[in-house]
Amino acid sequence: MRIGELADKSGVSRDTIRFYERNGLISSTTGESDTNNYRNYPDHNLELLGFFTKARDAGMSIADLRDITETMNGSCDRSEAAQVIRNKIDDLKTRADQIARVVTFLEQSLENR
Amino acid sequence: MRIGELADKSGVSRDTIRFYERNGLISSTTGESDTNNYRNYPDHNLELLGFFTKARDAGMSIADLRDITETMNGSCDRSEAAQVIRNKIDDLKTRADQIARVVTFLEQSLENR
DNA sequence: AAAAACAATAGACCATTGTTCATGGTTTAC
DNA sequence: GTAAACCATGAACAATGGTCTATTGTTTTT
Repeated sequence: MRIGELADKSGVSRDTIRFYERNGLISSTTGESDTNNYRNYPDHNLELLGFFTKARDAGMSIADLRDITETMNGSCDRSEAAQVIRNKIDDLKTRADQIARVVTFLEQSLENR
Repeated sequence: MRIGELADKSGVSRDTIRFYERNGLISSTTGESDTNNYRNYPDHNLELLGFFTKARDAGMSIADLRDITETMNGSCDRSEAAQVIRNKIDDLKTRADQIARVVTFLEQSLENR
């Protein structure tokens, strides 16, 4: 599928898709036809972009996402990739704890007038 | 207390404190002496900066924090201020849910090899 | 074949959240 | 009283995460 279709289906703008690709989050196969150099995206990129969007909303950085996709695609061994993911999970949980503390604080500030 | 002391005690840099003040997050009383224009910070700013640091770590923006401090200091009625806080709490909870979903997704991706 | 729609690239631009720098005034310590 | 430490301001700079524009090339539609 071409970038416009991917943008429409994923809800991520063309510019942002190209930006993500420049930053190593997704990759396209070029050469659907030989005369153009239009990007061509296999279907699974749709799922991937959905994940990125959720992950960005959860506060993950582009660098975080690149780490994940690189270790998942990369030739490095599985246990190392798993460790990268586990570290990201820990980071997210830490952040969730932090949020919980701030929520508690704000709720208390509501109670105490 | 002057900015340097506040910076040391809070762990927030002088520059960041001045930046926060420019952006309406804290305010100083000027005129400890009349010959200088050094900022003077009442003690409660220490607690406030601690909250800001935690809140920023939780993903709240400067604008969010300004909303909170403004409604708390502002002359607007209490119920309105409480509503602002409740909205921020909801935003935080939404974000926590989002994090939980991403954690689940990543954990599943670990399980499925 | 001409117009409309789509794509590519490079580079400028924007907001956010600080940090650094240059300059100059004020306090404090020796 | 002089040096060191502190403070102020304004402006520039930086990283992040996009977004927009200009220009040009390719499809698709009519």
